[in-house]
This record gives sequence, C-alpha cells and structure tokens, in this order.
Amino acid sequence: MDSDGAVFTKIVLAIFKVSGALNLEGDRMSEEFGLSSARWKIMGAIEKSDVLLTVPEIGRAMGQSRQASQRIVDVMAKDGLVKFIDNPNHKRAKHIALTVEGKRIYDLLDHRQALWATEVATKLTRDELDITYNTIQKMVKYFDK
Amino acid sequence: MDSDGAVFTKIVLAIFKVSGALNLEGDRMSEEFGLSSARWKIMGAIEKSDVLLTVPEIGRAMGQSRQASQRIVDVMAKDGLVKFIDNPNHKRAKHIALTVEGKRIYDLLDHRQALWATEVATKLTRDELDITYNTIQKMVKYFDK
DNA sequence: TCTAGATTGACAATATATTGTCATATCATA
DNA sequence: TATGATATGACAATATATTGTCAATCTAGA
Repeated sequence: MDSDGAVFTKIVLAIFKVSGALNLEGDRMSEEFGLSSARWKIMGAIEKSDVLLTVPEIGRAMGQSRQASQRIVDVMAKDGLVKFIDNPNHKRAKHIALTVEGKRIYDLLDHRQALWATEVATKLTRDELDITYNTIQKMVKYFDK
Repeated sequence: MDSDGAVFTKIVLAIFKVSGALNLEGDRMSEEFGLSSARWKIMGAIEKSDVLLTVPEIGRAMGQSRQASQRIVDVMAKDGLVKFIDNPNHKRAKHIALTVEGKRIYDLLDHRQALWATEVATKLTRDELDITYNTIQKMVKYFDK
C-alpha cells in the first residue's frame, strides 16, 4: 500500500495530466467562437465575480500572474470581447467588463459547459465530487502563499 | 446546494489553479539543480517506467505532445542530464535514459519531493487522498481519447 | 512481398505563461 | 502631511506547450 505521501505524489502527477487534457477540451469547445481555454477562463473570472475586477485582480482570481492576464485581456479588448471601464478608485487600473458580444458568446459557452459538466459528473458519485473539490481547494489554499 | 455538474465545474477551475501552483513549487524545488518542473517531470516519466521509453512514449506517459517532450529532452541531452540509446526496434526513435549525473540529481530531488509530499499529505485524511486520486484518475482516463 | 496507413524526428508558427524591470499611482504610517 | 512600501501598466526576455508539415521509418493487411 502506498504511503500518504506517495498517494499525494500520484495526485500531483494526475493533476498535471488532467490539467492539460482539460485545457484541450476547453480549446475545442470554445474554438468555433474564436476563443481558447485561456480566454474563456478570463471571461469566467469576470462573470463569476460579484464586483468589477481589474487585470491584476483577474490574475489573482485565476492564480496566475497579472502579466499573463493583461496579455489576454488586451487581445480580447482588440477583438471586442471585453472593454475597459474607468475605475474611480485608481487612475491606471481600469475595470474590465464583457462587451455585449462577449457576454453573448460567454453565455452560449457557459450553457454548453454546464451540459458537458453534467454529463461528465454522471461518471462520479456525489461523495467523489464533494471530497475531490474539498481536497483540491485545500491544496489551492495551502500553496496560495 | 450546487448541482453535480456545478461541483464538477468548480473542480475543473480548482485544477487549473492548483496545477499552476504546483508547477511553481516544482520550479522552486528543482531550481538549484538547474532544473524546472517540466524537466523534472520528464525525468520522472523515464525513471518511473519499467522499460526504456522513446520521446513520443514519454510524451504519451505525461499526457503531452511528443514535440513538447522532444524539445525538453533535446535541451536536457545538451545539458548532460539524459542520453540517447540505440533502439534495436526502431532506427529513428531512440530510447532515452538518465545519465549518471542526471540520475544523481533526480535521486536527490526525488528524496526531497517525498519529504515534501509527506508534509503536505498530513493536511489531508487517507480517505481524501484515496478518493481524490481515484476521481482524478477517472477524469484522466475519461479525457484520454 | 507490397503497399497503404501510422509513427517518428526535425523544423516552424503560434499561444500561454513566469520573471524581471521601470515609471507611475496608490496606500499605510510615522 | 510626508515618505517608504506596495501595486499597476507597459515592455521585454524566456520557458512551456499545441498544432501543422514533411520526409523517413515502421506496421499490418492484402
């Protein structure tokens, strides 16, 4: 039987693998709208937030560098998917919001993604879903320092 | 309460986040040996296999493209960490093995990683470890098509 | 045996991401 | 209020990764 540490190591390696696979899934699902996993995730961060976010805040919400988020936001702004909104609290750091067209595409994708998630989730039990989410969240918080 | 699909979606987003964090951890742990997460993972694929692997086989074991593996293997060969061994079954596709120096570094890192994994695993129960690994493995297999 | 299909190495183009730097803007506190 | 610390946008360098292509190699089936 594997030690606790050995199982954890196997989890880490499996996470690397599935992360790549999920990125490909997201690329394929969003491709027809001219999107990609990376751009879709940015839109998700914007839409799932209760308040308007700046570029660095989007990066922090996603657990990636502000520069990575900035690059993608700039491309999406050029493509008319997001727009910059003046931030009364900061002269430089504008708020980012979806454009009407961006929101339209996001809603379409979000609907498809929900169906996809429901389908995949049928392969797992409620306990597996809850415990796995809880465990990965613990990992996120543990390394978020 | 979230639907099964909604929980699955949260798992996916958490996986993206923790994957980035784990890559940074691996980069930091291996940095002093001139390595990175990407190179370390290649070494792991080589060492964890029972048989000698070719570059495309390393890629498939890691769930990434053969080109990505090829690039890193070539760099590591130049750095003296891995070497190419003639493959009697294929004129072009050579087998990849760690050099003595590569093995020395890998063993050092592997030991440190085991300690690290044991430490992090103390934050989780045995059930959490087992169920999470099992669930992510199911996801890996589901998307491995 | 022969041949069509798959695999491989090499090369290129492109997307995604971290890290580092600098000037500017904001914030906290003495 | 003044100032040192922190955050931000812009820019650059570099690492990591997918995708596509082509010729060489291998494999399986007729």
